[in-house]
Amino acid sequence: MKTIEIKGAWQGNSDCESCAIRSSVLFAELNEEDFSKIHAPIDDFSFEANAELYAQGDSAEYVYTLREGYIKLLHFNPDGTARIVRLVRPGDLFGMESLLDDLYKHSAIALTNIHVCKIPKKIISSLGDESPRMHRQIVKKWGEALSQAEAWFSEINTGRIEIRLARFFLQLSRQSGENSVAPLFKREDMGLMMDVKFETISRALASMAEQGLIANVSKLSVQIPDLARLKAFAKRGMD
Amino acid sequence: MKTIEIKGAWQGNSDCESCAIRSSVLFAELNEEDFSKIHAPIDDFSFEANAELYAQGDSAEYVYTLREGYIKLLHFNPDGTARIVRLVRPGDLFGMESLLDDLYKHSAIALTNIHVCKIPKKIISSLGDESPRMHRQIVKKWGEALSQAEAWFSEINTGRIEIRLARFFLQLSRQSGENSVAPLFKREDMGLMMDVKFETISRALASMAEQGLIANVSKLSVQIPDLARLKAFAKRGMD
DNA sequence: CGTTGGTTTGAAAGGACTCAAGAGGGGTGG
DNA sequence: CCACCCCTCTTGAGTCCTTTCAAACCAACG
Repeated sequence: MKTIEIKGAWQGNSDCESCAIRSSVLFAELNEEDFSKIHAPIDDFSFEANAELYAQGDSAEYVYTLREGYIKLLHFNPDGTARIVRLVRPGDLFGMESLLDDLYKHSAIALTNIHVCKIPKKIISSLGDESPRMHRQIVKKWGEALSQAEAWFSEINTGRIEIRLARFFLQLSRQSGENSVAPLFKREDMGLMMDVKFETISRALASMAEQGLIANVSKLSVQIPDLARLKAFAKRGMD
Repeated sequence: MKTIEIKGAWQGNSDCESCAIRSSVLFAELNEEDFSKIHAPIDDFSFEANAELYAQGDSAEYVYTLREGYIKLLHFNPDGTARIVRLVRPGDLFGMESLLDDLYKHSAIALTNIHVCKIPKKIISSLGDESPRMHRQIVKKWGEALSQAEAWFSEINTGRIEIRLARFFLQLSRQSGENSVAPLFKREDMGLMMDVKFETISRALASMAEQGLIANVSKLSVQIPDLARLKAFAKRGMD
């Protein structure tokens, strides 16, 4: 297990007030007055795939918003094994531990090339004291993170792998032209999400393709020819 | 799967200001002035084991604090299977979804006889607007819940079952007179926590007892003769 | 064109599941 | 107070799924 050191590229300060995805993120409920209270700079960074934004145990100074790409949150067990505890998607907030503790509780590693906003925690705490709107938004985001983690945990980790994979695809699928597409990640990573070895993921994908549940399996994505059929499969398996 | 209807017994209104476990729960940081703003009643309830406090999908009107006993939070998957996503322990807050959504995201069922405080959500929101301390405490509790859920997820669901059980015991063990003791729950429930069938739990317990890692396995608890040895086992397995 | 990192595939071994039967404990009614 | 029932836990044997260890494959890259 080697540590990869990749520096993020600084992309300039963010203009949060006119941010395109602002409505879905942390500052959604802020008004002009609130923005005027932001003094510390909020940086806009991009990282390459495999870059580690922070490691479990690092001193936590920033909260992040993911603008583009995917990030895995890795929790390391005492024995050195690890699990992916959350898959961060665009619009999600992560690293919120910084707001109440000094240490990150998990590592954050880019699965793809990403774009993030890096928000110093002191902005939040100072703003928070004056702006109930801000606090409300944080509580809300936090709650969403918890719900997502629980649902993820429950649905992606129960039953035979083919079923877990099916649910995984359903959660991540989006319309793309004619048909639905779901992203794939390194087999190793997918194994860490679902608690199986990467070979098992590979075999399950092959088997599902053979059954026609998915098509065009590549390194990065699958097509879903028939969403309804996959949904049925996710429920009952293939009787 | 049958639904059990057990009414909670009302134990009177809570006197939060002089609550014995107040320091560890929601109102920890409130001062006298804050308390004077609480008008709606906070009820003190007790429930028997197996009572369902609320069900996934129910309209969420209360936040709860667990004073005594254990509670399981169950997430139901679309296909009807379920997983225990969190084990609530004394001092923990649960049902926080009520603060931001209308529906509970999981069911809460008593594993033992319990004692809870039932806090109407409007108290929180009204208090929260005026008291940053309150908000801070909520954020903190929420963060703890998320961290706990992630750690739980990762450590209790990775590796061979005997190892999962070992980690489970280490998390829940407490000193009791001479030696350490960890609680056990119905094998079925333990299976839902660790994603195995109840027979597998039973077998794993037997095997661990045979290896001397645990002793005096009963329905409700195990003794841990040698914490250090169990800890070593949780890391490396039994080479 | 040989390396390299990641993916696929194969065969054998191991762990968990299923189905099934039996044991233990607590509660109820005779 | 004992017999009986029900619920839960334990244990066994065979099957199924996942892991392990290995080898082959593939695409990207220097």
